[in-house]
This record gives sequence, structure tokens and C-alpha cells, in this order.
Amino acid sequence: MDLYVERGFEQTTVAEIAQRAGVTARTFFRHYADKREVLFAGSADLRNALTQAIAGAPATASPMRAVALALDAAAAVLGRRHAFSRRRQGIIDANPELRERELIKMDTLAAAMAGALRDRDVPGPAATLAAEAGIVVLRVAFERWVSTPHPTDLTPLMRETLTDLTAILDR
Amino acid sequence: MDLYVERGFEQTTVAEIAQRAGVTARTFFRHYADKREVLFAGSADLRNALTQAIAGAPATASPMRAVALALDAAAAVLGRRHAFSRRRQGIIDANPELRERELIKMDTLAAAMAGALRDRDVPGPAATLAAEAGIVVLRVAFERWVSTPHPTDLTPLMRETLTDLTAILDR
DNA sequence: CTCCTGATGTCACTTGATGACATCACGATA
DNA sequence: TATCGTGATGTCATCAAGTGACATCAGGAG
Repeated sequence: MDLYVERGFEQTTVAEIAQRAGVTARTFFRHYADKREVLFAGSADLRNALTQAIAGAPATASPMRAVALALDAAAAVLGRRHAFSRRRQGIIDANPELRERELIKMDTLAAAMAGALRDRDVPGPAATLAAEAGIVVLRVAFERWVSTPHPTDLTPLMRETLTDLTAILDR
Repeated sequence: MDLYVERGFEQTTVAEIAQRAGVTARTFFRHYADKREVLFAGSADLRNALTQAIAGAPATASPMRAVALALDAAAAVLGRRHAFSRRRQGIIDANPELRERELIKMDTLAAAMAGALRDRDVPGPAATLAAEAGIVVLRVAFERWVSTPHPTDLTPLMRETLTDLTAILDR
């Protein structure tokens, strides 16, 4: 990440990353599938938080209620590292390749959420729609949160964004 | 596309594509930014359809009503090439790199729609949420449509998916 | 007839990424 | 203690994606 900030993502070669890490380029590729993956290694944690929240929601909870709980869990996981997230997001936003990777990670999260919903016997299409809607809220709220210079509380932002979305769709 | 079907996307080299097209590899890169872009050249049409529909919506229409009109327009554009879309989507779904590119194209569409909404004086965050929700509907409906072997009518599918989403969010 | 321009070809080069094989540290086990 | 895996790393060779620099060539404008 230091190198990506110093010289930009594209201008940084894998050889340089490897050198600074004290390993070989070949070894780098044994740890990361490609140059981009460095910035997305932590996404498994988020996925677990989302799916476990959905799985642990009360049996009576509606799909969107389960998604709302998942978003709270996500806010708890993400909300602790504002400075880090800003730095990381700055790198990603500056590079189309990285934005691609981020979007597919988000899509992976949506798919995981949809799977967790189907495990609760939510019908397939509804599960997909609820999960995708949840990810939209997550993205927008996170984007808002990251764009504020000072660390704020992510949880209320997430909840507000969700109610915003329902309000918009109802008109 | 023939080559991508014959040997798979990754196994196809740009040199082979260029040779079959009767040009040089260097020339290929003058027409397409990279190997993936071949499959996404037509996305500008869709973007225009979406933004023009939003711009042309009645001044009294709510943001979501404008988005609904845009989805109708998208259905009209996309709905005519079922066989082609199936073939193309089969290639994309089989390859993570292409799925990345598809997602970023969708994101571009969402950004364009959000911009068209802001031009109607919809506040920024609401515009983003409405546009992203619209793209979710577009994606899910298109996925449903493409997964049916026989050509069906995309427009009603798109409308049903939108009402499905609002119903899910309201619970 | 000449000049300009856009499209293409040629060449050289960098870099990301992968396969094959060697090596090395270290814990398990006879 | 000596030996034997085993996992992580290094080395080497190679391929393929892109890109920059320059040459060429066809066709239209004057």
C-alpha cells in the first residue's frame, strides 16, 4: 500500500513490491493471485460477518430485516478503521482496474448474502434482490463514510441509507 | 466471439484474434483497449437509452418513475437479441475477468443514470440510490431472461422484477 | 500532381503471470 | 541423533498482454 500511494498503482511493479517485502516476485504471486489482490485480502472477514449475521437472525425475521442486521454487522467490522479505509479507497478510486476488482468483490458479497438467505428458505430471486439491495446500501453508505475526512459512526449512516432507499423505491 | 467460444477466453491470444480478423495484434489494440473490451463494445447504446429515457421523463415523474421508464427503454434495446445475448453471456459467465468487466460496465451505467437524475434536480445521494437500485433490477431481470432457453419478452420481466424489489424492501 | 491525414504494419520493449525444478528450514519419527 | 517428509521460497525459462516509436500506404483535398 505504501508503494501504491508513493508511485501509483500502475507505476508500481511487482518486483518493487517483492523487493520491499524482502521476497521474490515469484513468491509474491504465491501469496496473491495478482497485483490487485493485495488490497482485497481482508474481504473474507466481511463476508463472514454478513453471512453469519443473516444466519443468526431470528427465524421470524423478514429477508430485509436479516439484511439490515447484516449491514449492522458490516458496519461494526468496517467502522473501526476509518483512516485505513480512506487511504485504501483513495488508491482504489484512482485506478479503473482496482475499481473493477472492488466491484467483483462486492458482487461476491452479494452472492454470499443471497446464499445465506436461501438457507433461510427465502426463494431464489427474492434472495438475490434482497442481497443486491443490501450491497447497494452498503456501498453507498461506505462511500459516504469514507468521503468524510473525520471518523464518524458508520452504523447510523448505514441505517439511514437503507431507509433512504426504501423511501425512494416507494415513490 | 467465435474464438472465445471455441477455445475459451483465456486460451485465446490476441494474436489469434488479430489473425482471424486479418490484421495485426497492434492494430487490434488500436480498436479495443484490451482483450475483454471486444465483448462490451455495444454498451454505449444501452447507456444512451437509459439516460435519454430519464431525461425525457415527464417533469412531474418521481425519481423511481423515471428509472422505471429507463428500464423499459433498456428492455426495448436489449430484448431483441436473445440468442446473441445468451451466447455472449455464456462467455462472460465462464470467466472471472470478464465478469469484472461486466460489473464495471454496469457501474458505469448506474453512474450515467445517476447523472441524468441529478440533471432533473434529484439530490445526489437519492439519485445514486435510485440509479443503483435500477441497475440491480436490470441485472436480475436480464439474468432471468438470458437463462431461459427460448426468447421471451423482456419488458414484463423487467417490470415484475422492479415490483418484486419494492415488495421485498417494504418488509 | 502533391500534400496531408488516418489507418495499419513493424520492431523493440516492459511487465504481469505461470510452470518446472532446486533448495532450505524445521518438525516428526524411527 | 539421524533421517525423512513437507511447506515455503528461490531460480530459471517462457508466454502473453500491452505500449511507444517510427515507417508505410491509400485516398481525399487543394
